[in-house]
Order: sequence, then C-alpha cells, then structure tokens
Amino acid sequence: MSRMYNPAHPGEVLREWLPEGMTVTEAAKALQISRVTLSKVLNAKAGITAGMALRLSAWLETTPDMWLGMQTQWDLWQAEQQPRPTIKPIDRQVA
Amino acid sequence: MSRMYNPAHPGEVLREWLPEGMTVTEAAKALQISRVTLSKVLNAKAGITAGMALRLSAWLETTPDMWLGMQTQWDLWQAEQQPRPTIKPIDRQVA
DNA sequence: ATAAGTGTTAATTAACAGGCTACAATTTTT
DNA sequence: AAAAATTGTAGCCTGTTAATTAACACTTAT
Repeated sequence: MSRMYNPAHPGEVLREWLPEGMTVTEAAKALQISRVTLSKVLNAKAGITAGMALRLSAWLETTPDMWLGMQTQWDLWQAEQQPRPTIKPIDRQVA
Repeated sequence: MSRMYNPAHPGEVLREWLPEGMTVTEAAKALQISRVTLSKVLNAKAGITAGMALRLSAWLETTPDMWLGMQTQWDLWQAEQQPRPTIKPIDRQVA
C-alpha cells in the first residue's frame, strides 16, 4: 500500500503541541532531555524513539503510540521512496 | 498507558507465517535478503525495519503497518521496562 | 560592554541493522 | 559408509543514527 502524501515528520507535529512562546530549552527541561536532542527532533534531524514517545506522552498527556505511529508512517513513506526489489507473493497452494 | 503483557517479538510472529517446512534459506531468497539477516529477525536478534516491513508485506500479502506496528509495540514494552524519569504533565492554563 | 541565555552545528560515544565469512550440524549424493 | 552439499547461527566489520557535551553565532539584560 502506498501513502499518497508525504506525512509530516513527528517533530513538525510536536511543534504545534508546544505552548506559544515556550522555548526549546524549557521544553527540553520538562522532558528531561538535552535541548540539542529536542532541537534535532523539531528540525527533523532525528526521529521519535520509544523512550522519547513515553516522555512526550507523559508530558503532553497523549498516548505514546500516537508519536511512535507518526514516526512509523514517516519511516514507511521514506522507505517507499527508495528503489525496491520486486517480490513475488508467496504461493500458499490454496487448494 | 502500560501494556499488561510482554508482546511477542515480530520475528516470533513471522515464524507462524512461514509455510510448514520452509527453510530460512528459501524464505530469505524470496525476500531477497541474506539468510543471516532473516535468521536474526526470527531469533529476535534484530527488529523489523521499514524496508523489512515492505518486503514482508509484499511477500505475505499483509500490510507493512502490521509488521511495523508489532515492532513498535515491542519497542514500547521494552522501553517501559526501563527505569523512567518522572515527568510532570504540562500545565496548559485551562481557564 | 559584559554577562547570561537561546538554538543549532560539530564531535564523540553507543547501539544496532545488514552483509560476508566461518563453522558445526544435518542432509543429500555418490 | 564416505564425501559433498546445505542449513542455521555466531563473529566480525561497516554504515547509520540517537544522544550527550562542547563550541558557536546571536539576542537580551545588566
């Protein structure tokens, strides 16, 4: 199945969840990670890891699956853009 | 949210999708990866990547999300077992 | 003008996917 | 039965990437 549109990077979505005017430094402190790490995520220079998803969900009161799911969709879309081998569906001897 | 039970590693699930008696070598050939790589996945020595999920879905006629979703759940459960920092939910000035 | 703070890049470390080689164990062939 | 081929996994190596700290350019406050 191919995704029609380039899904947003989770970091881009995360931006919208940060309160207007909150600095990267403040958010990083709340998440107990370095501001460098958060900056990279926000600028799509790094993805959402399971540990990061847990932190985000605790802080923003969402599910970790939401964040990891976004990352998954992004990873999948990226992989789909790469040249891929032709794989013949398995033959299961239906009858 | 905590997952009650240790989810199966995707490689464990993959085992059940392989036709009875099919060798790792044959399956790897169909997936166009090395038998070493497939062996590692089956033995939970490596996870499912986006590229792997695309191969599996093409071969087994499933969705890539199914495989990546399993990996996500597994990763999350692993991360939840680790010691985690206490993160206070953001205060959004509700009123 | 100095000092403190902000966001990003650079450099380093750790973890991990994937490949190839090697090897023990099994299976097949002769 | 002996030899040859095949199978699955462990070891080693490479490339990628998440995370940290240090360093940087830039802004704001004193």
